[in-house]
Amino acid sequence: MPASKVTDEFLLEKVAEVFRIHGYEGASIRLLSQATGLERASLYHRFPGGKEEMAAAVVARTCEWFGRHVFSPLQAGGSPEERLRRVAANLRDFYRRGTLWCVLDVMTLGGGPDALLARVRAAYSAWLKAFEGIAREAGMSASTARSRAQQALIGIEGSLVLARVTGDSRPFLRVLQDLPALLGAARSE
Amino acid sequence: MPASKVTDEFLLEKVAEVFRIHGYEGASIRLLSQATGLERASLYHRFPGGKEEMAAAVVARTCEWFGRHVFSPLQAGGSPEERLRRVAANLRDFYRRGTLWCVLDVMTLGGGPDALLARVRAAYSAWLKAFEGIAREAGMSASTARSRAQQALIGIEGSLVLARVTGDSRPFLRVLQDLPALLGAARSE
DNA sequence: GTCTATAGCTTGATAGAC
DNA sequence: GTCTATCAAGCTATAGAC
Repeated sequence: MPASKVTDEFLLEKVAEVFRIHGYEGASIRLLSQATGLERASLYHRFPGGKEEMAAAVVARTCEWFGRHVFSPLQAGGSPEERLRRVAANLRDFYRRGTLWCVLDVMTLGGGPDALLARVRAAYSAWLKAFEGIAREAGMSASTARSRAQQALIGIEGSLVLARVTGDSRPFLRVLQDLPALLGAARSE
Repeated sequence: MPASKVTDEFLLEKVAEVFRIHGYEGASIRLLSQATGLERASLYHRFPGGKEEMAAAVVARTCEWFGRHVFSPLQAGGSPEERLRRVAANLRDFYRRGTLWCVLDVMTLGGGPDALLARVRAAYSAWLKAFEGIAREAGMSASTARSRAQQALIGIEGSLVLARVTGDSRPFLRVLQDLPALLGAARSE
């Protein structure tokens, strides 16, 4: 096959960036073209399904990242708290210390295709389940584990919203710091 | 002045609804026209500043609501916990038990005018400060009060995101239920 | 695989009749 | 105060040269 002007990885990175900032509806093909350095028609060559396929690819890429940097480490060796510290560090890098917004959050506003919402919904479910699993492993009851997992996700998403609006990302860093204790240490509920 | 086809209140209500669902960029004039029942040109008559003025009006209306149903009750009579219970009930109604999304969250994606972001930023600051104030009054240290206020906002925004994506609004209701204890009772940090 | 050119529709916004 | 009609610019998407 002929040489590509930009690698798949670079392309997806830039596309994700635009979706993350503008949401599905706000991410126009022109904006995506400018961000990637590819003309609009070339973008359609790489993503024949157009905007919807680009968004799907971004979600798939995010899911893949979570598999490798969240779900896998949670099932690796070491104590639950050790594993959670590693995951927290990964999440901190992924969201660039709170300066990036959550693409899964931002893509689910109205106006997007239903299939996209379904994919994101599934991703959140998997995330929640992974957090729940580690909490169970740390010795919590089923209901406590579920509640803590929700708390963890709420903390991450909420602090990212706060960071976006107020410009202060310290609460996000604190949420991550508290993650090992929240999910990895069975305390009184 | 001649009779209006729709009242200011109805108009703002419908406009807010569209912005809440689609964000600033996704809320098109046509969509706003359909939602309000007014033709596009009539919308420009009511809001000469166009889309930007509509969004500003929505934010102003939200701020007004917060003044009346959050800030005021927090400074009214009764113990901090009693006041917080009242505020939590108001917030539960405002977000329709977690089925509505936060317009302040949704409007701050990229693509919106800077002035809008500034207004929302100010609104969040006021909200944070109000929560901080009641926590101080409940006997917490300055730093604890600030941290708890952030936690409260994170919980509300995060659980609304979770409700939007997963469709489960129970975590939101639980966050509100925990609000009086979080901000109104000085415990060990 | 990328490009220029273009199609057809939607966008935000305005002019002017009633 | 609301409407129909209209504008230029933007949109998603496609056709076809290189």
